Amino acid sequence: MAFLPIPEPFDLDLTTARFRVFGVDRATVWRDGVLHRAADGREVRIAARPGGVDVEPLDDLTGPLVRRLLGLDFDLDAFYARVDPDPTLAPLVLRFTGFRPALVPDAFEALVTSITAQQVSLFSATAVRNRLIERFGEPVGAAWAFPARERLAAASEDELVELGFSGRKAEYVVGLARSDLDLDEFEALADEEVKARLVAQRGLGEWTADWFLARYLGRPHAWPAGDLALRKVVAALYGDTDVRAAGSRFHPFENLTAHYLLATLLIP
DNA sequence: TACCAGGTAAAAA
DNA sequence: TTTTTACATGGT
Repeated sequence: MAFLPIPEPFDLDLTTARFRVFGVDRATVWRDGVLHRAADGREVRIAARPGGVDVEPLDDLTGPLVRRLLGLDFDLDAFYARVDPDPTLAPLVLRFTGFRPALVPDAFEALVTSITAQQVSLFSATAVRNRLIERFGEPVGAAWAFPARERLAAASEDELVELGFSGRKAEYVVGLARSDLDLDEFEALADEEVKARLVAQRGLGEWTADWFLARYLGRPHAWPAGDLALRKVVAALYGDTDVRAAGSRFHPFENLTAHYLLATLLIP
């Protein structure tokens, strides 16, 4: 069991809340204080320990995975310093101190997950996505490896419809898997170029592209202005403001701000 | 039973 | 060009 130090503040419970509150995520399983995740056929287990986390196994492959899962590359200190004067955000920072937004480890998984979440509640999306994972993924310990792109490229739309996908979403997922979109090239592209390429793909709209920037690429300025839940929180806390324009108010920490605002809905 | 839920594309106006 | 509609499931 290897120890991975994490600078304070860090709160594993807050960071992993999203893997529990809408039902168990079969690809990222939180059970009895341990986070389970498949990594290239092996199971990685992460548990809280003062000053950091215990990780088993910890190596060149799982280290970067853990960094993403625990949002370790966000600059929390700078964010907290920046929002300190904001009378609305300051209480949220106190309430959620140590919350680091978890990044989705895999680009294809991020996009398919977003497609399942389009328009429906996240409870519904989680249920349908879990059936996809158990139908086309592989069990690895307590978690499942998310279905490989090649596996879904070989699937039929009807097979996804049987799992509860709409005909439209089945078409989106299979079409994405079979597309020539190179998901590895996005890391090097600017935000707007990433959005342009994603939106050009059928089934991926601006909302999906924004969340890809926020939760896969971890871009600081990502701001999913079209997100229904974010709109609700912004309206409740800031009044009838233009949500897209509201994002600039939080520059350069739009992504972290969005996550802290949404945390008010996720975490009691 | 209805209605809503962290959208998208295509039809209709 | 802008507005309306279909979509399938899960929770309340």
